[in-house]
Amino acid sequence: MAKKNEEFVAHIASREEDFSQWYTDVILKTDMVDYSDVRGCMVIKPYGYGVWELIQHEMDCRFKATGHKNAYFPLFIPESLLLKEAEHVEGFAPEVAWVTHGGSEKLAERLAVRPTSETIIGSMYSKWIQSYRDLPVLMNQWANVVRWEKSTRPFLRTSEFLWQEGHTAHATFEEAQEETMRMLGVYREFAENVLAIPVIVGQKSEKEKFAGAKATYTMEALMQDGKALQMGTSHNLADNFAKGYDITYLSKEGKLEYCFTTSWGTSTRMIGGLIMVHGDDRGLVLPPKVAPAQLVILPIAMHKEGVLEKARELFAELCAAGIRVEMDTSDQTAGWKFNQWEMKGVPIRLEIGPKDIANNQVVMVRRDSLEKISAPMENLPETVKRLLDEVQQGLFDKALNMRESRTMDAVDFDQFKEGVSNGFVRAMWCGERACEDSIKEQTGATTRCKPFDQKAISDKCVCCGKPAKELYYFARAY
RNA sequence: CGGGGCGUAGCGCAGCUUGGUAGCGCGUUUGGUUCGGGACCAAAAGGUCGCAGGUUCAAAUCCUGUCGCCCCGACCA
Repeated sequence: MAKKNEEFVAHIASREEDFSQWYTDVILKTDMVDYSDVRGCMVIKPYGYGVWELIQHEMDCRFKATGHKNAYFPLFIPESLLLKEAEHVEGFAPEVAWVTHGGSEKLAERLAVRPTSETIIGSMYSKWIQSYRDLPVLMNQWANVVRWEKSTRPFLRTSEFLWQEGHTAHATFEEAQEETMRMLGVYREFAENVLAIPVIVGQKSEKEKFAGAKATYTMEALMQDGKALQMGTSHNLADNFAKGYDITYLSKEGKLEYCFTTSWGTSTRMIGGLIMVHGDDRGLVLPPKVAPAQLVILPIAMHKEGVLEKARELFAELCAAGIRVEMDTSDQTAGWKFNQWEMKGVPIRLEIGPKDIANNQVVMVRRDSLEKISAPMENLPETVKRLLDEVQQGLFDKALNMRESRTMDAVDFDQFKEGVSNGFVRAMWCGERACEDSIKEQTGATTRCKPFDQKAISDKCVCCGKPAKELYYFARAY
């Protein structure tokens, strides 16, 4: 007799009871990652990397469409180069890893393992940019970076992580600002349409902004445990780095001017976000657009005549239609496979057995709703594509719903405290660092961003009661 | 960096208090019966007990150090 599904589910911690444990169980048991022996560094296994590859592909298409080209810059940054932008160095110094030896020789100048590449890219831009005709420079790099964090969690904060960092140079502040906002828009569209994660976009406070930036903009998502996750940032660096790295051009008028630069980045952290936004007690739930397998075919009673043949036929037909399909012909019972593939988050499961063949139909089950659907074998690829779109949209709607139900306005501190224990809080803030620090100390919540769609819900700061004009999002964050 | 927990077969764990032949469940392999929500029988393989020192006739077990992981806090572009 088959084990009850409830018993199986108990193998993964309940996400209501212990979200952290649930998260760890899911990523390990679905074969996304493994822990390595290197402090704070994870191994991304093929299933997890498959998600990353799809993210890369979708983002690259968007970067190309906005005129950017990919390039690659060195992993090592000479110390002297890193030191040229003071605020930047101060922000990153505590978490830089250093190379001090080459072979057995001690290096004359130690090398930083890049924590981000503004410095080395800035030094190259300085060589490449001479004239207004060379502008704008629009590049992106897919790379790994290292930040020696004090505490780490797979995907969310690791010592080494994979990311994309865009770096652009422009003639004017306004152009740089336009680029900064354009790429934030690309991120937002990507998060919502590809990852099915609704995000709040806005500007970071002075305290939370990137070291060395004039302004940092962010997209923030809410996880199912009510904590916020920064999913991507876009920085207007103004002429700060241009001055540090001597990035200048000769204008039409023949004057030597500093460039205005931007940078923007997203990382493998987004995968952690995906998991924490969409997952349920049965494991992962992947949006079809980033699911390494969009549909898994499970032949039922494989030994019966014709089953495997028919399953292979469907497999070929769906593959040919451009759907990412897996077929599980392993020697396991059907129930075991159902649970296994559910845990892995495959959007659609397709069952094909003797009864279906007799009826010229298949049975499909949606991962998001667990709804069982019988469908004729004719035009199966079209049916599947429609279903995948529905799942994609369904996940976004569900996530939006979750976020809305965990977002509230607060006009006094009691409301505020209650709100941040549950999710996002919108509140007025005077803008003083003292209030920001006090809120962090008392509630654990930080400013997430000043949203672009502002409204005055009160005229007083939620913390100190002094006049306040700006609405901010607050939350406890990863 | 502070407080707590952990490290024993691929995975999950017991054994440690009180030192004396390395254990259990799941998985794996082989054969057979099964197959629409985690099947069953039989046989088999699999381990320098995280690492390094120390105490001892003898260490998974006691002591010291170290590395890594988890939770909480601090820190965190």
